[in-house]
Amino acid sequence: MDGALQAIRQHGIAGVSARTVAACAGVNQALVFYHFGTLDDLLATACQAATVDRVAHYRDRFAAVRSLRELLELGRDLHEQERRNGSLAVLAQLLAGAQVDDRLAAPTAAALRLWTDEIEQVLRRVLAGSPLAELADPAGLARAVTAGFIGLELYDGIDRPGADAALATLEQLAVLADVVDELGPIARRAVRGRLGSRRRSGPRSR
Amino acid sequence: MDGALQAIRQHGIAGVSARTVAACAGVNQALVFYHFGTLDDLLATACQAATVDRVAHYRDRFAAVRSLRELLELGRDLHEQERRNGSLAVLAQLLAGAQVDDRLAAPTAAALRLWTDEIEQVLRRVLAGSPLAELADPAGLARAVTAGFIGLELYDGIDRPGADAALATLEQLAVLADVVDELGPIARRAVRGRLGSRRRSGPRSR
DNA sequence: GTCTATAGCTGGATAGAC
DNA sequence: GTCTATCCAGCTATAGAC
Repeated sequence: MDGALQAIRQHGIAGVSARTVAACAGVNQALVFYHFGTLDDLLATACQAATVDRVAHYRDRFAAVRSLRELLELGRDLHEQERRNGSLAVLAQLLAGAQVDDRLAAPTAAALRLWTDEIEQVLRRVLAGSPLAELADPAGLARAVTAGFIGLELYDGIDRPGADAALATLEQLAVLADVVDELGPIARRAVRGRLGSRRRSGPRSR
Repeated sequence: MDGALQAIRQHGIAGVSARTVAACAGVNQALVFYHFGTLDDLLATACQAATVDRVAHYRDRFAAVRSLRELLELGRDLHEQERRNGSLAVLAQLLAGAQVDDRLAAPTAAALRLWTDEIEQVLRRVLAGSPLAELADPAGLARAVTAGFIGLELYDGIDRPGADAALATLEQLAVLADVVDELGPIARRAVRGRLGSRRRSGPRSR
């Protein structure tokens, strides 16, 4: 399974094969089929196991978060670590493959679900009582953050300075959210007042 | 070239081949090599031409934008249209392939550059004089938006309701930016005052 | 469990007929 | 310019030796 993850990182979803995986693992190609049946099943199993492991790695830190500010700090650390250890690259490649391959779609969705569920839970706790609760649905925001991390990871692969600039800008904008968060009831009234004239009426049809 | 784009959408970067492209175009496989030399060269040429075309399609509307609010509205329309016509899917797949394939990296970066340059230019104009200019670097924000669109596109492929929720939340948060934008000098002083105690000192090392 | 060997297929790329 | 035919590499998957 480690070989599978390394092969995805090294060759991308387009270049992954039983042979490249076996080469990364230092074993024979036939073992992929003996142990996992098909290549897709191996990728699915490896992805699931790796994600369960990574999410568990942060569970205590997620639980300790008490404010939006602390969550933003944890988010920055998490992004940095998961980018460095290649987990984000693996998820991005699997997600690209999942667009078209039904056998990859379900396990990839399940893996991302592990992340979004965790983030959503913390957001729900942290946003309770904040004026931002008027604006940000925890479920939607958790998914937006996950999608954003993956988009940034892919962008980083072709333009690292640009990705750094993008990340720096997002951190600056997060300051804005933090400010509003800590303003409390005053900001809540201001936000609510402004929303009447500006807010779009619910999710748009597609 | 249309066949190449359709093949990417239909089979993903992992499933694209001279044969699948030729099948989509209704011609013989050997023509790919006669006209473009290699498959990668065809993908690069098709991506470049398609992106130039799509960006040109919005040039007048970008130029007409006079406020952040108008830009947000145009952004929503653009996202909706480019998602529907499959341009975003093509860019996402090429970007995934570009992580690992050097022959795809340069043309993909060039294509995204066409988008980010356009967006950055409008942002620079629209943010001038806004309190948000203290927070958001136009170049970084343009890249963050582009990366975000691609991340959302990929997420959409495995969880459409989740992607809709994410998009709805981002639109709600954009309202916050719009509010700050229109508050003008008052918000500028508030933001500037808060930044001193909160802002991180520049981009972080990696 | 791990290997070799192999069947059967799809891939990129070229040669040459038309 | 477009096709057929073909080469050879790499692919999934299985059979069978060890």
